[in-house]
Amino acid sequence: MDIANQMILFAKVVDTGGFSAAARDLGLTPSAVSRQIGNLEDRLGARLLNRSTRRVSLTEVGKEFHERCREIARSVEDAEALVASRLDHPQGTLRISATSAFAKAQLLPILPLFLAENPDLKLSLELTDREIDLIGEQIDVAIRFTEQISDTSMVARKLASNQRIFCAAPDYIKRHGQPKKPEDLADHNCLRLSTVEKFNNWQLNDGHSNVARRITGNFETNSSDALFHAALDGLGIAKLSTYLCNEALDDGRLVRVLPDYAEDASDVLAIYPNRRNLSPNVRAFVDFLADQYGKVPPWEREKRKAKSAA
Amino acid sequence: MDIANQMILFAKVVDTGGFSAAARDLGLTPSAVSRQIGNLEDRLGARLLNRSTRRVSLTEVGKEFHERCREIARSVEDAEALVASRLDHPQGTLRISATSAFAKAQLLPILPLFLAENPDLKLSLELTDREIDLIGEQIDVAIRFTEQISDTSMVARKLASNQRIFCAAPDYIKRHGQPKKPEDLADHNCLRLSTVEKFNNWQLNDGHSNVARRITGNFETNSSDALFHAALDGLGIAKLSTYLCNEALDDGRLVRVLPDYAEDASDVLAIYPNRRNLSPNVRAFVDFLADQYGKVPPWEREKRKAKSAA
DNA sequence: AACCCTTTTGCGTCCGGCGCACATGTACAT
DNA sequence: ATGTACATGTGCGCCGGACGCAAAAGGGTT
Repeated sequence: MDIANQMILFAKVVDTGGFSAAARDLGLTPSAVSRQIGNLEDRLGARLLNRSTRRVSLTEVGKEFHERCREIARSVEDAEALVASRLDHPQGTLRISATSAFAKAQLLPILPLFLAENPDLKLSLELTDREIDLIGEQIDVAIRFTEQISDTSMVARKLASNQRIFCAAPDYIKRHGQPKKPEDLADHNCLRLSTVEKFNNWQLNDGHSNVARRITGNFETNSSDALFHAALDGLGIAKLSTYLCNEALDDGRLVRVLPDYAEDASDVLAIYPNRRNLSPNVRAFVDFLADQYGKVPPWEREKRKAKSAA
Repeated sequence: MDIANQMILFAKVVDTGGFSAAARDLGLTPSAVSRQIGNLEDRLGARLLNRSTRRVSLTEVGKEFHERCREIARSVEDAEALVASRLDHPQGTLRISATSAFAKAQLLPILPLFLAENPDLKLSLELTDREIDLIGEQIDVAIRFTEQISDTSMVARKLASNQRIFCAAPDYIKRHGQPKKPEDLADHNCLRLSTVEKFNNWQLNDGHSNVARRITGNFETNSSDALFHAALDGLGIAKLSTYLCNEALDDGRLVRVLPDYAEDASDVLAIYPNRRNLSPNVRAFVDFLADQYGKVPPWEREKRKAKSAA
């Protein structure tokens, strides 16, 4: 047994008044207690207790040592209890990372409810579209898309499906016409994402076959949110996630381009370091997101289509 | 491994910055460290560290827990060091028990030297002629005589020989005459010790044979010191230890009675609870006494006999 | 005197902590 | 790019130490 635990055992012996009493409290035999205290004394090189067969009394050094040991025992219990209290319900600060477009469109609107459900919890939200190092940046949980995941050591939980479709402002279509087939995109100003080259190789799938088109245009940005606003402002045709553009499609600020085509769905994922001993903060947050977005996320729900049909 | 030591290990891991570094410091393998931290986390039910293969970073709860663990590790080290410092040299308080007669005659005179040799030591001296329970009364070391020892669990170290002889004041002898043989004691007023009946059964040994006489008289006391003073004051014949009466014999305040007889020598002993991990305080004191009294104790030395002859 | 309960020690058993080897992944230098 | 060095994590087997049991020795209580 290590010295620290022997010290705690020693405190117990003194506080209970004997080896046998301590043994009863701890579910041990008196012999085990006797031996451990003996070992402790030998290790320290000092006698802590004077024993008669019937009584046990502290040495002078034992008395002083006991005070320390009792404090240590208390501290150990406190530290344990502190962690346990943290497990009771979400509390403290949860550091979240998300892409700015998704956060603004889908995350921020539901955070008030989450905070209301977890009154002891504070949130810290980092918005960035880069790939991030959760460990290095001390992020508890990140919301990312399938394509952004390379770290295999992380746990990824699917929150929703992410469909990417092609859109432009009505004004742009009015000026440049509506493409009829994928090849027509070559004659259009397509908006590019500067950070992920693969993103600019659009996959057009009509349910039967897949066509890839590397798109070109006179505008690029590192932010998919900026991409969305560029499309709204009529700069060109953008590939946009439905969570971002469906509302604009509903109210007519955007219209679909090549509506029979879409990219294969990817996933919106919650990423966190490890499933073992998952913190209640992360668990509550991820559960909340999965519940909110559900099998059919809000941006794909009937309400929208009804509105659209109207 | 017990939780307390896992906590210390955890503190070490955080402070060194990784499992491998901690393992190097502690002479363990990284795998052992990894497992113990994993066990700790499982036991607590919370993740303390987020690991990538290359970096390790604290969880929020881990950070708070770490602060506690570091304090605990420090406390454990401090407590250990405290005991070690006590072993370095005698210090603190040494509780001594002695019989009052011996203490006044032989112990108090040499204590100043002992205290001078051990400047960090304080003494607490209990004077009593009773048998005592060292454990129950928190006595570190007791000075007793062979006859007073019954507890076999104690360690007894011989300090000197204790010779008991028979004495009276010259005035008493003048009034009652000098006994010539042991039987004459029956006609004398012999001073009795009220506490130890055996003491009043005098053993008279002339080197050839032993005669036992149960003595009687009109005075008894529970203190051998009072016995000594009673003899000085001419109350009767007392059986006195040489350490107590030799000085009075030298200067003529007492004279020996039946000088060819004495009781068989017993021992002056230092009694202390246990030899294993003996405290430096007790060790220093007992060594000091043994050195001071030596093979021939001061009260038996030539100086006295020379003086006596003069 | 009988009985119970104390501490301690020897002995046998068994569990757990360790090192080793290897897998996996990362940072850095060439 | 590729290699090197080092990080954490896991499976495996071994060994030491911690435990319980039993018995000894002693003291308090009825």
